[in-house]
Amino acid sequence: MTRGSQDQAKRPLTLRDVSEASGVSEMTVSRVLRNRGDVSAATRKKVLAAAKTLGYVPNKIAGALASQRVNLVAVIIPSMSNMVFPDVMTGISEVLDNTPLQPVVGLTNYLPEKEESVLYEMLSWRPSGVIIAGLEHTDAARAMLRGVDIPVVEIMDVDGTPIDAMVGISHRRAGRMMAQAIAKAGYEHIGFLGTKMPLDHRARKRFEGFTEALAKEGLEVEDQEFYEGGSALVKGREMTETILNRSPDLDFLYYSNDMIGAGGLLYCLDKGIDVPGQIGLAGFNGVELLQGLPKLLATMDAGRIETGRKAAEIVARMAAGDVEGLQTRVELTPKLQYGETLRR
Amino acid sequence: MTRGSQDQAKRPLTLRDVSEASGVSEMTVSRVLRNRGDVSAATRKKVLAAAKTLGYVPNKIAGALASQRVNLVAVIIPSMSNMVFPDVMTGISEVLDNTPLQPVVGLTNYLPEKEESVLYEMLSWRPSGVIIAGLEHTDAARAMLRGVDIPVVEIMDVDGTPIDAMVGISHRRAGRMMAQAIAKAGYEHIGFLGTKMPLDHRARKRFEGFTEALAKEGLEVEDQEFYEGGSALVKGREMTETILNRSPDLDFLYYSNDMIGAGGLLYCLDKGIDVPGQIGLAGFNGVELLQGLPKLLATMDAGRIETGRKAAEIVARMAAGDVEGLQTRVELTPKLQYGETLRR
DNA sequence: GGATGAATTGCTAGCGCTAACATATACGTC
DNA sequence: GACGTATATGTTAGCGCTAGCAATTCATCC
Repeated sequence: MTRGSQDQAKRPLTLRDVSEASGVSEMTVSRVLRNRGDVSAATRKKVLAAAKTLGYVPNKIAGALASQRVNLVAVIIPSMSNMVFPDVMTGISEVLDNTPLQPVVGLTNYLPEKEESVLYEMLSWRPSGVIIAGLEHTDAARAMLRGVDIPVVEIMDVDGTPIDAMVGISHRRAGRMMAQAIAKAGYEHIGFLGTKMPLDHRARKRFEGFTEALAKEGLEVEDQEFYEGGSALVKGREMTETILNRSPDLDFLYYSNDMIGAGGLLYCLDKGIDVPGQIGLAGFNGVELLQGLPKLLATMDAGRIETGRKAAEIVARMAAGDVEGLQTRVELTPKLQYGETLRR
Repeated sequence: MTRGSQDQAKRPLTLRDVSEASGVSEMTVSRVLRNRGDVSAATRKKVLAAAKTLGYVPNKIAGALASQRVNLVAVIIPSMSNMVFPDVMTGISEVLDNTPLQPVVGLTNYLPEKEESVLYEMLSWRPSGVIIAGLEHTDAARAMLRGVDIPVVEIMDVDGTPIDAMVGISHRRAGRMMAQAIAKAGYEHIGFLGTKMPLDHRARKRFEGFTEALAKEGLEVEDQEFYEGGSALVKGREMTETILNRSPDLDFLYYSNDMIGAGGLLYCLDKGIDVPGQIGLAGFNGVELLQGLPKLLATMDAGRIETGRKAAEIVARMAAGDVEGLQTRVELTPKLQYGETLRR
């Protein structure tokens, strides 16, 4: 099939075409199209008209090569399908919308090698900055990030040493906070439900902080259950059933994310289990979805939007050279939300 | 703060640096790095080693300009936060992963002007193809798409005329199918709940098909309720309460998406309403989330992953010039899922 | 041994645009 | 009316890479 066949031999349009059509030099056309430098109102109008008539779209490839500037920010995150990263993106976009910068997303699926290749790919477009999830990367990835002369912001974790800048919460601390709240509420037989993802370092750190703080209270995780793949809501139900059948004495279930927590909550309600009396429940993330559930699940807000905002601000200000008083290590405070599934 | 300060005056690396480090011409380095043309095993090894030592990352900007080839596919969709587009992306990535092409996402938030500007922005990077949601665009956007000599696939709707190629379901038909199923099940007092989005053409078409088919059965939509913003699950509850208070005789509620449908379902279950006996419920999209709910909501699967796959296939094959027997207008069939909230 | 062709490597000329500088034109000023 | 000072436009030289061809090397053959 032929495409766009209404134009004959379609040689792609260039500045020269616009320049010829409007009777000024290419440079002037370039200036008009970028709103840079002084151009008289008359020629501006002429040029704009010509560009519009022709349907000219500037070639950023050439522009970027000539100017050595690319207004893209590489955003490298594990996934888009779990409600947490879209929120981060929202925060990023919010801030970048007020700058010439634009986010471009790369997905890693929690695979270090994929992260490395995505990073390589993105860096080959010479972006103005990088926002990347986590502090753990392959050696090669770390080397690339260090070797590149642009702002690099690692987000969603502050338990470690950043290459350049970092923004997020301490997951260890989040885990500890939850453990303390649980202990204080008098729960004594704790179960943990999470993902089978050795590579999800943030979940791991949360768990570490959790067990550590429990230990201080003389408690421990008495049973655990893990899943992978499938609908998190369904898995939450199934895992909850499994763990409660195996360990009927449990009186608290800590889920590594809100979605499986919600599944667990629905299961308990189905079974007529008294929540939070008989069993307490808590998830992690503070996703909006929870508010529509029959009972508000306890959770911990990780400040996702704020993380995105701060990270974008750091990149934007560094790219603009405006670093006066700029914080490059921002630790946000996770906020415990008791909801209605955790006794106070 | 100084960044990447372990290197002194950091002049960015170019092919020339690798060429000098490995003692061959730039051209040969280029060939090695792109796996193109004949290069002896010995030099290949030498070059690769030099590139790695230096930490060289090719400059795709320059490469793209020189070769006039950009292996990016612009994917322009309204949003990432409603579970439907991530699925489309999954299908797209799945197919593009087997090609040199890479998707780049642009978000429109359902705003035509935003769509236009995002499209302009993306086209200025001269992608190898465009996948764009919907068949409705501004005149300027349509002109751009027509004027560009690359494959353009419009997805998620086939009720209209595509610029080039299209893949998706007929939303009118989806609406009709649901209306017929409802009528056949004997429901007679129908309510509709949706979004306040005059610009969501697909929801509109679904509604049109729905009312049209209802009319054929001598039925009509007796009450409606709309929302915007906020948590869809919460809104679903609230709207359901509102509409049922206002029109207690309704015996079926058709929701324009699964999330508000799920909210409505939870509300009905809370209130002890017999579903699907007293009131039937149905949503739209077939999102995975539904399976974790206490009752399986009736819905209609829009074939999102398959849509993404097909669209990507069309772009990939057209870009590769392999158009033999290629379907460029693919209508997928929406699949009604009765679940447990629609009598049969 | 020199011709032959294939495999390997190098050279030249842009790709379309913009930074930096050079030139032209307008506008006051005394 | 000569001069400076803005303002407006044009010219030149690449940005870093690759297509297309030229040149070189090497093995092979009669």
